[in-house]
Amino acid sequence: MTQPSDAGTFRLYDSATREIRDLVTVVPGRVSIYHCGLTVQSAPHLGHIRKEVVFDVLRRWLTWSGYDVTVVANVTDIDDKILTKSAEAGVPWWAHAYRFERELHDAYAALGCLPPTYEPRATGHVPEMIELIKTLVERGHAYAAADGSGDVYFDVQSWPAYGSLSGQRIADMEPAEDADPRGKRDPRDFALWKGHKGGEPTTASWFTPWGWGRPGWHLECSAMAGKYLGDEFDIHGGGIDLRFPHHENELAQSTAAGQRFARYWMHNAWVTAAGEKMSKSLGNGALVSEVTSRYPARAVRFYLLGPHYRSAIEFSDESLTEASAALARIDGFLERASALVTGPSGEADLPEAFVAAMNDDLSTPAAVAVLYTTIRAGNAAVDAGDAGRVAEPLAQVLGMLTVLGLAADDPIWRRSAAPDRLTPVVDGLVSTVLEQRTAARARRDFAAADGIRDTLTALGVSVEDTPQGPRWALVPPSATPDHHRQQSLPAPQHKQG
RNA sequence: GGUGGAGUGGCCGAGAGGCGAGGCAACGGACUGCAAAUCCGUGUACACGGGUUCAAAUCCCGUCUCCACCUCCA
Repeated sequence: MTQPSDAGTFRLYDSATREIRDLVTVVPGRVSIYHCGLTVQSAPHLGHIRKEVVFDVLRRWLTWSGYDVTVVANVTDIDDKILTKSAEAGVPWWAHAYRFERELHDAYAALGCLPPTYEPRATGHVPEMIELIKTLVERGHAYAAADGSGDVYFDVQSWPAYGSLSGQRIADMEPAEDADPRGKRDPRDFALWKGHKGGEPTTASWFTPWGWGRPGWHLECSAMAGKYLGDEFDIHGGGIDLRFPHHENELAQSTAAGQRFARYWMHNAWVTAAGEKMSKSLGNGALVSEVTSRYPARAVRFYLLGPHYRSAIEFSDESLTEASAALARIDGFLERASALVTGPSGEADLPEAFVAAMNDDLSTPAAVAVLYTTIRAGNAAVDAGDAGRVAEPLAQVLGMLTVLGLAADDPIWRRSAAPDRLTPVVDGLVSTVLEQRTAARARRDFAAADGIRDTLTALGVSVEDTPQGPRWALVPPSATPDHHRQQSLPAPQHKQG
């Protein structure tokens, strides 16, 4: 394998400075990454999981490059919406949170994302949050609400750097009109801690020097990042919408408390539907569970890695179908190449262009282009029956797929390998039928042979004749049947939240 | 009002001053009994109007359209 020193320097776009910068880590040879996990209030959609896929590839790439990578992704398991929705559903807030935390984990695994090194829950870090608030109060950057609500606010005017991450000036910001300015010194001050309100479950409340209450969203991440990654860490990530206010606020809290915090900020773009951001409140989110029920999960991951992480991806069945077909082509090459190359394929250096692409701000589109180029060269060698020239591209393709988290034999894709009694039956039946077809072809009875092939095609089984005999496969899913199915359903009722 | 981002060939999607990333689709060819798969070949694209330059999709000015953030949001 190529050594890290040969792999070039990883460069990434830092959304704080708005420029591409060489990655220089706090500790040489190690990378620490914190990305904001989800608020577990409802089922994850494709937009949510894109972030997981992006950071999973980042992690795999840096690991391949020789770094010791630590990834922390929090779970926000207490917030306004969790309380509201659980109350509506008539279940305890923590039951609601656990349920969707499990769904989130299922979605991670379904799309081939390795679990974070640490995945702290907000509710498990109240003492750390209290300490952080104390520090901020002592330093004059936070204050308890004047109205006795139990809220504690960050004083944005006390921190001149506030707004630096998102490039905004406090004076130009639209203050939140609806938020009751009651205890605030400035309408733009944000809550570090939220005082307990009548009607909220007592279990969603913790005792602090400022009374009973619960964590403010922004504070959680500062507390957890500090606990697991220390005073300064390398990359802080999340969706672009978190840049303001969430990350701005995190940065203010942590730096005002005396930490150095993140060296680089990395934000991924949306998955859009009909040109608009997928969101729970718009009701236009394609749920991960729904999409993976219609397309192979690896194809969904491949689709999400097609565009660069800072570009929006438009959700469409056409693109997912295309990704499914593309993956079938990749797998087809692997299958034919593996059949030709005997013995262990060994490890090959990744193509230089692939390494360069990945080092260039995780340019998966360029990396995928190299993948295709390698496959084309490999296929040409397969056609020529030149096993000697097949071995290298085969190993390279396997290596690239591994880095992208798309290798079919990655254990992460094997989670539902329940023994299936039908599989050997189908294998046997298709093989038997194909033997009859081979016999028909041998006696030049092409009508019979083609009849068999047509029957299989109608059943969704494709047949390919190769020098080694017929190969068959299930036809990848097509968008068409689902369109028809969906159009036959009544128009969806849009629930405005 | 403030702050960002985007408009690329039939479609998706990179690139960001100079030889047309890549994929899908289409067409031609090779291969095949025919197909499929695969390989080879075929494209004079960069919202609009100006400007800078020997050279602009890429830089500058202006215009239009779209999206996002400033309130919970990956």
